[in-house]
Amino acid sequence: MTTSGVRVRIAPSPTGEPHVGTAYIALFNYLFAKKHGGEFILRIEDTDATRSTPEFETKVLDALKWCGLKWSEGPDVGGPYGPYRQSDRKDIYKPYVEKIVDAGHGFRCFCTPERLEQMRAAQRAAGLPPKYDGHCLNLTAEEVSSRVAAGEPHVVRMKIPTEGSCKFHDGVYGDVEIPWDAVDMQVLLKADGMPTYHMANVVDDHLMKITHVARGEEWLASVPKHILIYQYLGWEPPVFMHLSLMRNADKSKLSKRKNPTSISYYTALGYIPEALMNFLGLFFIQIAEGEELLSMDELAGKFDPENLSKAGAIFDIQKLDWLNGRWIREKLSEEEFQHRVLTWAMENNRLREGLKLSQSRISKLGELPDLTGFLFKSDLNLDPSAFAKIKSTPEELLEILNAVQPDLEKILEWNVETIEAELRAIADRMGKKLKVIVAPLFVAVSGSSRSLPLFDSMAILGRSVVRQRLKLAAQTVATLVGPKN
RNA sequence: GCGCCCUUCGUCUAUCGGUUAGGACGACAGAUUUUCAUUCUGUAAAGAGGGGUUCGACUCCCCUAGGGCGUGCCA
Repeated sequence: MTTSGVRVRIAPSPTGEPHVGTAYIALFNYLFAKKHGGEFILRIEDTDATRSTPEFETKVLDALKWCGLKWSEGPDVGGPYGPYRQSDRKDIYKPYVEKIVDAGHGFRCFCTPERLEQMRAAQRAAGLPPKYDGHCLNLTAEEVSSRVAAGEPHVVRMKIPTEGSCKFHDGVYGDVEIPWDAVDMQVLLKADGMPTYHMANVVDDHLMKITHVARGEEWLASVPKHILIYQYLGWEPPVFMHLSLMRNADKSKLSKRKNPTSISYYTALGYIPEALMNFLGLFFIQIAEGEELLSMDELAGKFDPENLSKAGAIFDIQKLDWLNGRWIREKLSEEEFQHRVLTWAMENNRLREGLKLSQSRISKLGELPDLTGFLFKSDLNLDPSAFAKIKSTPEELLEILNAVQPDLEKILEWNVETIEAELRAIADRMGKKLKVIVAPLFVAVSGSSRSLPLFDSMAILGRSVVRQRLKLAAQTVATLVGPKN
């Protein structure tokens, strides 16, 4: 039962590996709800039909559950304002889009993606900000209806005031003013009939009675569009709070290319969820002095959304390591610790799979730690000499390692078959034998050339761990290439 | 390019006009521990630069520099 009426949500898109940034925003909302005695709900934003998959949706839900963030309404648990998956709400949005068009606040646009691309290129070349040029703004009603009747693909765009500015209050940024001139005539309904994020987000937040929208700072510039949609529909906007994003060591937005960002990576390495949440929660609390080891309840108690830093904080893995160590040492009972270790060892069924692959290659059980250890290690401590046994030159090894990394990102479903197919394709493309491609990967992934079958190992380890190991291997091999020249 | 935003030790931060600029992670040194880890003690380490305002600026204002985000029929 809600006593405060506060309702917040996390609205992830199932378009990739569950991201620590999602957990970070989710935690803020969760703590906000907890502090105010409100509801925390989960909504899947899968309006991008080309990139969203059910597999990623499952992974996102599992990852957030692992974090210890429980929602009272969501696609898996239902609730009074469902469905909680936007693709299942497709028909809900259309009447609202029509309402906006009928009221003259929106218009149908028949411009092709090619034309828009040319238009933007020309604007950029002229030093102007890329903006829709209003090409379809004043089509006659007759022309519109005949083109629609002819089945011509089109989108619906929203109209934007031509002068003045949009003023609003943000819980983090304070009073914000953005000139309408800087706001584009946003597409509301895509040609495939799906709403864009902006449209779906506003409609759903209203229908689901969301009172506070806390999301990443990348949305701040879109607020005028959202406020306008609320106005066009005659609705009251929620309170907005835009959170600064976590950064890579070089201050850029946290990205998997530069840092492990998948929650599954931290799970695989043996970070415990309490420590991860503790670490992320510290960004929402200003601690001058005193204890930093905090449980979820303690975080909620100290939660201070009024005094957030607007500067993005760097994801400091060393502090996470320290917190994780303290959680393991100080907060887990002996029984709980053992239970966690056993659960962790079975993560992705890795122990069972590892044993299955080992049985045919050992003469004594005592060989198992060396043979399967790499499936569990958080750090391989790769030595450059490990690559010495491979016939290829360091330059070739580096070329292979660098060629493989981006291609593994293209694999949709990560399993033994798809990994093998992709690696064979890479070998073909590079004009090398599979064997040559695979040799450095064995070392990169397992730390040794004597190892379990590569494709299976990669499948067990998971994409996020493999990504990081390949990156580190490339760095290691690069030290062999560099100094020689 | 344009719009908005940010800037205190390497990192996360405290300070809300007057402090020896405090704490935490990390680093380094020492003590404890058969080793290691833990634990304890200590050391080094910061107001981007330049102008103002003021008796007095990390704190208020302006400029510069550096950085971030946005600028999609992606979210």
